[in-house]
Amino acid sequence: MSKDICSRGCIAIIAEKPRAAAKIANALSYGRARKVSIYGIPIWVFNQKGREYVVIPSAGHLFSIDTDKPGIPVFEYMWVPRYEVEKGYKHLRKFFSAFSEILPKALEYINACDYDIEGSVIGYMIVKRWGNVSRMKRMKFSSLVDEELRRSFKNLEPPDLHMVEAGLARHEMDWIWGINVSRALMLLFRKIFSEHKILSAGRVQTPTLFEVVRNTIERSTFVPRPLYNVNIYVNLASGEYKLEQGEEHFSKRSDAVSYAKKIREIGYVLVTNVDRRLISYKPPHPYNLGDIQRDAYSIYKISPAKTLQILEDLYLDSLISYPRTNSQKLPSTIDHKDIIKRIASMPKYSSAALKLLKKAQLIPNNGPMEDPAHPAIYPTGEVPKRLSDIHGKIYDLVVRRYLATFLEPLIVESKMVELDALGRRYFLHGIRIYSKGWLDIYPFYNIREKEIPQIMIGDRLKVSRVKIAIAYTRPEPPYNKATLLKWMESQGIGTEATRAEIIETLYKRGYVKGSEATRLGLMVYSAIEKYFSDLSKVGLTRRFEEMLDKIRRGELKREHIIKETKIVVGEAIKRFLKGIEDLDPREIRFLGIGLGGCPICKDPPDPNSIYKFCRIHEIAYRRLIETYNSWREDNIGWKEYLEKVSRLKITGSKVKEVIAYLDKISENRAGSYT
DNA sequence: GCAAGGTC
Ligand SMILES: [Zn+2]
Repeated sequence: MSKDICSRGCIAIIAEKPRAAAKIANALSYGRARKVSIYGIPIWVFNQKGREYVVIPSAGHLFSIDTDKPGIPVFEYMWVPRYEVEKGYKHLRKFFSAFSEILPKALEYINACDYDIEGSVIGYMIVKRWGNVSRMKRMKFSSLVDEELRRSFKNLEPPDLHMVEAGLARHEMDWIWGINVSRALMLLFRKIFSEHKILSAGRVQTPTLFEVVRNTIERSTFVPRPLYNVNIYVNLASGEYKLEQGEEHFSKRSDAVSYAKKIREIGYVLVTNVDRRLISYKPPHPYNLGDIQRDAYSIYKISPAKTLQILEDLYLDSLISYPRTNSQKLPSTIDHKDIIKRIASMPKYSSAALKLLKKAQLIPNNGPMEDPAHPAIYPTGEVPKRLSDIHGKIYDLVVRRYLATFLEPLIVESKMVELDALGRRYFLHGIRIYSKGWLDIYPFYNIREKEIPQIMIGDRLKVSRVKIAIAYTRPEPPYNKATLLKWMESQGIGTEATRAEIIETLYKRGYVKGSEATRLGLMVYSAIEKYFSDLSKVGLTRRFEEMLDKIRRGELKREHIIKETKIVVGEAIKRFLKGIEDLDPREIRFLGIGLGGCPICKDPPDPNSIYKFCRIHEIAYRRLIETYNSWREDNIGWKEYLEKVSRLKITGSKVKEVIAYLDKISENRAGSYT
C-alpha cells in the first residue's frame, strides 16, 4: 500500500505537526486527500493537475544541536536526530522512518511549516536530510484557514534560505551561550564543594532568575514606614458609613491628630459632588496561552506548566484549538454559530449559548495580541466524554471565556459621592450591578455591591466617629509562577511554548523555592554577575533579535555572528577559568564563602560595613537606619522603632536578623557594665 | 549533562 505512494515521484509537503498536515491536505485537496498511515504516522495523499502530492507531518524539531566534546570552552557541535541525544524522544523515530520512506522518492519539496524562523529550520533540516534543498519551495501563510492555505499554495515562494540562516543562528547562539556558561557553573560548584550538581544558565532562564533574586533581596531588606489615615464615619438614614480616602496619607501622627480634632469639632462633611452613571465593561478578550495560564493559577492554583500540559491533552482530543498561541483574536472564518450550537447541548452552558444563538451577529471582543500562525484558544464544539477533575476545570475555563467574549457588556451602576472635610477629599462609593451580561457565564470577577442612600450636593453629613489608623508602606509583592510568567511576557523573553517550562527549570535546579531565590540561586547569581553578566540581561535577547532580523534581510551572515559569539563567550570563559584557577574553596568572596565573615550569616563582609555585615545584611542595616528618619519625625525612639519594626510581618527577614543582632550586642554591652 | 525552541 505505502509502496505505491510517490512511486512515480511526487511533491512532498512538509507540515510542522500532524494537525497542521491534516488541515493543509484538506484545504489544498478540497477534502479529497486520502489519509494513510505509515509507521504509525498519518500522511495525506492527493492528486492535482496530474501530479501527486504527499503531505507529511513533522513533530516540531526533529534535530537538535549536540556535541561529544567535554569541558569548556566548547564550540564544536553538530545537528543530530533528537531521539539519539535527548531522553523522552523515542517517539520521534517513526517520523524519521516516514520521511526516509517518502522524501527520497519525491521530485520537489514544499516547506509548509509555520511561517517563522523555527518553522523554516524544521522544514529545511528535513529536506536537507532526505531530499534536496535546491528543489524546495516555501508556503507562506498566516493562519491554517482553508482560503489562506490555498492562496499561499498558489503563490509558492522561493526557499526561505535567509530565514533558515536566522533560525540556525538562533539555535547556535543559544547553544554556545547556554552550554558554556552551564558547564562553567558546574565546574565552579565542583571546585568549591567537591560535588557534582546539574546547574544551568541561558538567555531566558538567567534574566528570569536575576529578577527573582532582585525581588528576594528587595523584600528581605524591606523596612516599613508608618502612615496615618484619619477615618471618618458618617450617619445616614440607613446606618453608619465609613468614608473612603481621597487624599495621600499623613506621614506624621501629629498632623493626623490635629486634623482629626478639627473634624470632630466641626462635626460634619460637605457633599461637593454626586456622580451617578452606568459604566459598561466589555467582555474579556479571547484567551491566548498566557491569559489562561494566569486564570488557571489565580482561580485554581494550577501552575502554568500544568495548564499547558492539560491544554495539550485537550487539543489532542480535538476538544480545543491549538493552545500555544499568543493571539487574542478569533477570526470570522471560524463557524462560531456551529460551535456554540454544539456547546449548547451541555447543560451548564446552555442558557448562555442559547442567548448567543439568538443574536444576529457574533462578534468577539478581540484583544491586541497577535500570533503569526494561530488564532486565540477556542473550544471546537466537540462534547467531551469524560474529563478528569483538572481537565474539566481547564476545559470549563476555555468554554466560559469563549462564550463570554461574544456576550453583552457588564453594566454597573456607580454612584460616586465626593465630600469635602476641611479641604481634604473623601468619597462614598455605591455600586450595583445593573446588567450582568458576560459576567454570568464568566463569573471570575468579584464585584462587591454596596448601596448608599439618596444624597444631594450641598448636604452636610453628620460625622459619627473619627478614628486615627496607622498603616504601613508595603513591600513589592513576591513572585509566583503566574506573575513570573507575566514578567517574562512583559520583557519579551521566551515563547508561549517555553516560558512555563523555563520557570519549572529554575525550581528544578534549586535556584528558586516558593517565591524566593535560594542560597544556591544567590550563588549562581553572583557567579554569573561576575563573569557572564551579558547573559543576565534581557538586552541579550534584544541583540539576538536585531541580528536575526539582519540575517533575514540578508544584511548579515550567520557565520559572522557565530564567530563573534564564540569570541565573546570564549573570552568570558577565559576570564572565568583564570579567575577560578587559584581559588581557595574556603574563601570565595564573590560567592559569599569565607572565614570570619558577617556576624549574622558568616558570609564575607562588605568592606564598607562597620559591623562587618555581608552584602545583603549591610543593605538591610542601611535601610533600617534610613527609614528611621520617618519614624523619628513621629517622636518614636530608636529602641521602640526596632521593637515595632521587628514585630511587623511585612518587615524583611534580613532586617529582622539585623535587629536581633543589634539587640544581642547591646545586651552584651549593657551586661559588661554591671 | 548543560539552552531554547518546536511538539507527542
Ligand atoms: Zn550576612
